[in-house]
Amino acid sequence: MLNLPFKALADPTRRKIILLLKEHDMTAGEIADQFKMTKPSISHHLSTLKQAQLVTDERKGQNIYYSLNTTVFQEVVNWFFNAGHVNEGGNSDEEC
Amino acid sequence: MLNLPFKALADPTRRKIILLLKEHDMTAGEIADQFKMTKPSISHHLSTLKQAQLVTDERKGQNIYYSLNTTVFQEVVNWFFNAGHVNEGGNSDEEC
DNA sequence: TCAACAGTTAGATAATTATCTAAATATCTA
DNA sequence: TAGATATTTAGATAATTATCTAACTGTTGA
Repeated sequence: MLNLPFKALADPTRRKIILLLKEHDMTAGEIADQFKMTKPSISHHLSTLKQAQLVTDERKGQNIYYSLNTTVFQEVVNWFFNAGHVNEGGNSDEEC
Repeated sequence: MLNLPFKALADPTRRKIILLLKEHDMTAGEIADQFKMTKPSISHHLSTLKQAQLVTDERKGQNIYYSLNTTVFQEVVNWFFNAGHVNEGGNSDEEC
């Protein structure tokens, strides 16, 4: 279901995090440095994005690296294309 | 700003309304008939979509017809494409 | 002009969310 | 093993949101 991803994208801070992660993977600290918010607040946003499966995380030593999960990201993009003509023809999604 | 559209799309009822309007214009009543919710609740959702400029409304006699505003809808789609490579090359958006 | 119909606005309430500070957990290094 | 660093979890609070019922507004046609 796309409910969690859409809810996650509703917040501007989380959308900016997505944009940052589209550039390259980043640690939680590097991400937090881009905002005026406290680290716990950013951590909470990262947790929301993780629950929505829009990002993944991996610990490397002291740091936790976050990456964009392009699969779910793409599924959201597909919603916009499928919107209105789902179950009507052959599966002409995938790439555009 | 895309904040209102993204917030509007965070609700599943509103996303379903968008899908309905992608098919064809509908009156507020026809839209409400598709849901188990009360008319005032749907009216509130329509108002949110209108504020986000994702839909437009036009009264025709007793009915108010709602239509999808494809311009703003497309701007949201573009966010996903522009995400990560904004201001990097020539304007290679528009169609894909 | 009045009754019926279509839709919105107002006001209330319960649930969710964003943010903060303080405390906890995990890892590294001396 | 203790101290420093990176990050998350807990708990609190204020703001926002979704939904309902009741009341209101606008339009039509008898």
